[in-house]
Amino acid sequence: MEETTTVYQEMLREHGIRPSYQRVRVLQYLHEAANHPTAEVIFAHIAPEMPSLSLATVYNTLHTLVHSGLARTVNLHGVETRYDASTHTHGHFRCENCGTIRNFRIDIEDSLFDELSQYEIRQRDVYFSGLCPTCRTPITHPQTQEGKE
Amino acid sequence: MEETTTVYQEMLREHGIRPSYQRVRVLQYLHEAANHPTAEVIFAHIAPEMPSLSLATVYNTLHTLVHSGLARTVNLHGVETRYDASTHTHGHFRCENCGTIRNFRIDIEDSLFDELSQYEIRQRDVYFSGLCPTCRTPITHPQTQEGKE
DNA sequence: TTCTAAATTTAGAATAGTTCCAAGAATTTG
DNA sequence: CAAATTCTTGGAACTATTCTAAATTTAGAA
Repeated sequence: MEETTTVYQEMLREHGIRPSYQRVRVLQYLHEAANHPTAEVIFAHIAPEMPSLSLATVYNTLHTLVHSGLARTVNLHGVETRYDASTHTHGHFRCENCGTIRNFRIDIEDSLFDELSQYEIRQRDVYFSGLCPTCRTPITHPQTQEGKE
Repeated sequence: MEETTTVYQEMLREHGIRPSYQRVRVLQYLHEAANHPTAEVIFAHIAPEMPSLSLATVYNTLHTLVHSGLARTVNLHGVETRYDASTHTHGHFRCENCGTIRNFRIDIEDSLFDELSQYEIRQRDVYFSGLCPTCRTPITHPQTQEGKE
């Protein structure tokens, strides 16, 4: 436990961020829970260990992480912002039925976008949505409902 | 004027939507203003012609349009949702500096995403961001400020 | 045309996610 | 250790959107 924490402390230091307990725990949760959590979810999970934690701190920390490149935002649905510790370029697929979000590999060369040759592309967000394999064939109905509108 | 309106009435009818005055005007504005407006912006522009218009109606209409495939949402920034009358697949580039949004052509074959072979992809959203040609070379400073954080 | 039922619009209240703010706590610097 | 800076906290404030219930409009039948 101690050791793993140190990894995140290091990460933060390397990016010039003071590794406060709160920040370490947020970053750690973001890495261990690969489910693209919202700020609320992160708060709910780590708050028990640190009773004085404020939701504002979680937001502050997430902003700091995003600015430093230690995390990225995922805006798949128009509603709440989600966060992802995978900083390399990849796509996000969201199932319309169960709401699950899945990362997928994506290698698109810039040459494909000749229209943007004069632009400086700093970030690429690729969001697909539709049906995941489970929800595609509705034999059983394992829908988590979360993604209903 | 009369004639153009009829085009949108037809569009709505073809999609099984009753072409009320409000709906026609929203759809028309969405087509004529190619700047990915927000619901508020649409409201602000067409409200003068129809004093009783409610913002809720604009939202209702936009939902109807999106559900029927006559419009799409654009979620580039985590904040407000924008709307686009271009329904074919294309990318959106947002300048971090001036906030301008630009559509760009994009043809990516599904074969690129072998990981998603079992998935049913219904919608593709490709959002890039960075600097537009104007903001890239800061000789003059034509920043609209809108995109600052 | 008048009546009726269904669809649409409306205004304002309610909600949800996020940001702001001012005060207090912790940490670093001199 | 004192001072300055940085970070955290709780709650208020804000903003985009949705909800709700009432009013209006519409299409079609009588």
